[in-house]
Amino acid sequence: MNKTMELRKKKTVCIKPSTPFNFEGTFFKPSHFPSKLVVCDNRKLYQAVEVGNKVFGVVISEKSDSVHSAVKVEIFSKNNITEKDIKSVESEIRIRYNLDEDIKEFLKKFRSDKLLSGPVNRWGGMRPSIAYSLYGFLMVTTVLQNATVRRTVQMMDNLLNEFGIKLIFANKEVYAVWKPEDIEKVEEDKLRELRVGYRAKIIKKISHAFASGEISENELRVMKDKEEIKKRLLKLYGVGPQSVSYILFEAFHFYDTLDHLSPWEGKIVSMLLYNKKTVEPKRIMKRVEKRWGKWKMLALHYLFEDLFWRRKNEHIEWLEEEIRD
DNA sequence: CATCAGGGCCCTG
DNA sequence: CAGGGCCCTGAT
Repeated sequence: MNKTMELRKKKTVCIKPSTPFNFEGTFFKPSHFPSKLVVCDNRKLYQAVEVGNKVFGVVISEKSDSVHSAVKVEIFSKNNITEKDIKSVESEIRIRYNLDEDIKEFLKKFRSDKLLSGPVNRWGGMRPSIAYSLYGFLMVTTVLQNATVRRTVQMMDNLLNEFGIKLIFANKEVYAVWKPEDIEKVEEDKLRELRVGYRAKIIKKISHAFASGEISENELRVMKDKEEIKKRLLKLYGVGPQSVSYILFEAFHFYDTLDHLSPWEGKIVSMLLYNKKTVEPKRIMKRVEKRWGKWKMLALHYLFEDLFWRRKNEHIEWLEEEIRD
């Protein structure tokens, strides 16, 4: 069942993001969950990019002279890579990693904010981003449901081993997510054998929605109305407020997306804002709204990512208690 | 050994 | 709108 592809053809393209730009903060998100979909090694990122019905492997790295920071993308494919392929891979990466956004106003406005000045200094130019397609992201949010990180990883691995496409390029192995049509008709019991539990039904239904064209990422991308996108996403079986808020922020880049705080996020924000673990979400939300307004989720993102980066180097006692894996 | 909650969501009343 | 149930696992 497992498909493997060796990608031997290669082309390189260089992308100039809008400024200011922070490579590390944009491409490496320590708060995102680890999987075989994205491999990081030595300041390079390896992943699959699906466009149309083609699958490419890419190696993303920073290419900087002393003034400008640019993004180098090495594209790998089984077949010859055309100019059109290069364009579409570049465009896909620009969108997923939010490389054309202008967040100067945010950075300027809050560079002296007591809580944000540190993160803005260290990470100014970092963008909210997501490595996956919308469909891939939905598969991730599905396995995140009601599970610890460890179990989430296990479920994702099981699914990828059975249905994913193993890509071999640049001396690395990463997986591409299966296509919706490859999985929508699989027996529910077969999915359950992969220990995904009740999520089997969700995976099938979401896959059907994509395979049938009921929902399409490109259609949503050109819609600028957040509420409309939200409505369409919520129609999907197994997609609720939590998944939608992740998606609206990370995949569609709406910086004011904060309709509710999940418990684990609530505890962390509570600690950052009040230095107390148990402030009620309602109060936190009000304070966040007042302080950062339409930038509130982006502000929280800067705080979170900064915190998770710090966690890599120093032990933060109260944080360890909140993160289980 | 049993019980429980976990980085939600659906469904019912 | 509140609350039970859902799959499965590791923690207790």
